[in-house]
Amino acid sequence: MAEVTGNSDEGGLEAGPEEVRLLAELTRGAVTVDTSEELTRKLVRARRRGEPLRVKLGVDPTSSRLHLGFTVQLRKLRQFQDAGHRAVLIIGDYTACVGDPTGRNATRPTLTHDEVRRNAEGYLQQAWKVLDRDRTEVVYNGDWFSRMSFLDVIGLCARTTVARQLERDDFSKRYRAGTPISVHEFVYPLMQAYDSVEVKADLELGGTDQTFNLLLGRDLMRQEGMEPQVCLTMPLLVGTDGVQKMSKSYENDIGISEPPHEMYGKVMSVPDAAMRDYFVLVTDFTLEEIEEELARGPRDAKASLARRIVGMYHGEEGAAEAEAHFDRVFRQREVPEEIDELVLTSEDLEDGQVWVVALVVRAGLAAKNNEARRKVEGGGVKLDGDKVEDPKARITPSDGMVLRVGKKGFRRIRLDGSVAPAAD
RNA sequence: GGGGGUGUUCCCGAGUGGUCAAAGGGGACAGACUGUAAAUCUGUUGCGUAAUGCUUCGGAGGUUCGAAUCCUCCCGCCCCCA
Repeated sequence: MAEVTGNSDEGGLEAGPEEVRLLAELTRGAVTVDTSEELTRKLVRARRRGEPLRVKLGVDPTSSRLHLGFTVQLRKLRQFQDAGHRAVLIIGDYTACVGDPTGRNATRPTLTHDEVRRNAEGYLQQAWKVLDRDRTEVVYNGDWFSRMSFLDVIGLCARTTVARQLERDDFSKRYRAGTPISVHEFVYPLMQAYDSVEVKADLELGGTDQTFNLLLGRDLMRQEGMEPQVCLTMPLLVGTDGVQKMSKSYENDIGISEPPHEMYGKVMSVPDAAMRDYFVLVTDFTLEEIEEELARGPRDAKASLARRIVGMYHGEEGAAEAEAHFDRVFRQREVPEEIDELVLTSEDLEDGQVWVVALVVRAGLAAKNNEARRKVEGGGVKLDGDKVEDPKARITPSDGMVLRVGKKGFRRIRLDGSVAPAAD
C-alpha cells in the first residue's frame, strides 16, 4: 500500500476531510506516490478552483491487444475520472517506434509508424471498456515529436546524463553482461518525460517499472519552470505463469477481448499464489470481500475470480457460459456443448478410411505429422472416447464422430455429400 | 585504427573431426494424479506413414572416407586499447 505522508497546508490551501478521503481512495493499491503532499495540495486546489487535475497515462500501442496487465493503470485512471478529474491518454505513436527499454534484456524490435497507428485504433476500442470516454483526452505524441528539429532533439538529450541513465538496473545489467544498448534507448525516457511537459500533467500513472521515466518527467517539468507532476506507480500484474509480468511477448497475457471461455480458462491457469494480486488489481472486489473469497479455498476462489473478470468484459451471461464450459470439459472431462466441425470429403478418405495422424493434422490439432504422431503415441488422441494408441492406425470416420486431442482439442467429424455412406 | 572474443536446434546454453539430430535448463505439448488449464510426478520436443532416409549448428566456399567441430573469405554482435 502507498505510504501516505502528512498533509501540507502550504499556500493557505488546507486539506479538508474530502481531500483526506480522496487521497486514501486514489492512492489505494499504489506502490509509491511522489509525493503525497503534492497530490494533496493539487487536490485541494482543484476543488477550490473547480479545475480538474490532468492525469496522464502513456501507452505505446506495440500491439492492438489490450491485456489485463494494462487494465491496472486504466482502472486507476478511471478512478480519477470518477473523482471528477481529466484523463489524458497519450498514444505513444512516436515512442512506440523507439521502444521502451524498461526491464528489457535486449533492444526491442521497432515498429513502423503505420503499424503503430493501426494498433492504436484497436487499442482505444478496448480501452473504452474501462475508461469514461467523455472525460478522456486522447493525444498522440507524434503531434509534437514530428515537429521537432534535430537541434530540438539534441537540446532534449542535453537534459540528462549518461551516468544517470546507467544507474538504472536494467541498463547497468545489460552493460555488464555485454548486451547492446542502443543510443536511441537513452532517448525513450526523455520522450516520455517530455510528453508530461506538453500535456501539462498534474499527475502521471505508471507501473513500478516506469518509475525512472516518470521521475524524469518531474525533472523536465521543473527545468521548464512548471509545477512538477506527481508520480503514482502501480504494481505490475504477473502473467499466467505467475512469475513474469504480464506481457504479450512473454506469452503469459490474458487479453480483454479474448473469447469468454478462453479468458476463463486462462484465469484458472494462474498459479494459486498469484490470485490475491489478481483480485486486488483487476477486480472490483473490496478488500474484505477478497479475504472472504480466498477463505473459500483456492479452487472456488479462483473460479469466482475468473467469473468476475470474464463478467467485466463479456457480461454475466458470458461468464456463466464460460464457467459451465470449463466445468464440463475440465472438471468432468466431458465433451463440450459446442464443438468446431471438421468436414471430410472423399479426397480425405481412402477406401473410406483415414490415417489417424493425417486426421489430427487435417483437424488443425497438430502442425506436423510428427507432432500428431507423438500425441497418438502419448495417448492424447481419442475418437468417441476411445484412445487411439497405434500411430499407424487407419480409422473409418462416421458422421458425428468426436475427435479429441489432449484436454482442449475437440472436433466433430462431418462427412460431406461426396462421401458415400460406408458400404462395408 | 589496433588487439581479443563470439554467432548452436523455440529461448538460454554445452559440444571442439566420427559413437551428434547434437548434453543440461527453460518453454511448449501429452500422460498420471488432482482442487482448475494450480501444484507435483512421468514422457515427448528438426522433418519424414520410419528407411543403413532427408535437412539443421551466422553465410559462401575448401580440406577430409567423414565437419557443428579444421582452413579461407564474408556478415552480425561483444570487450579492451587508441
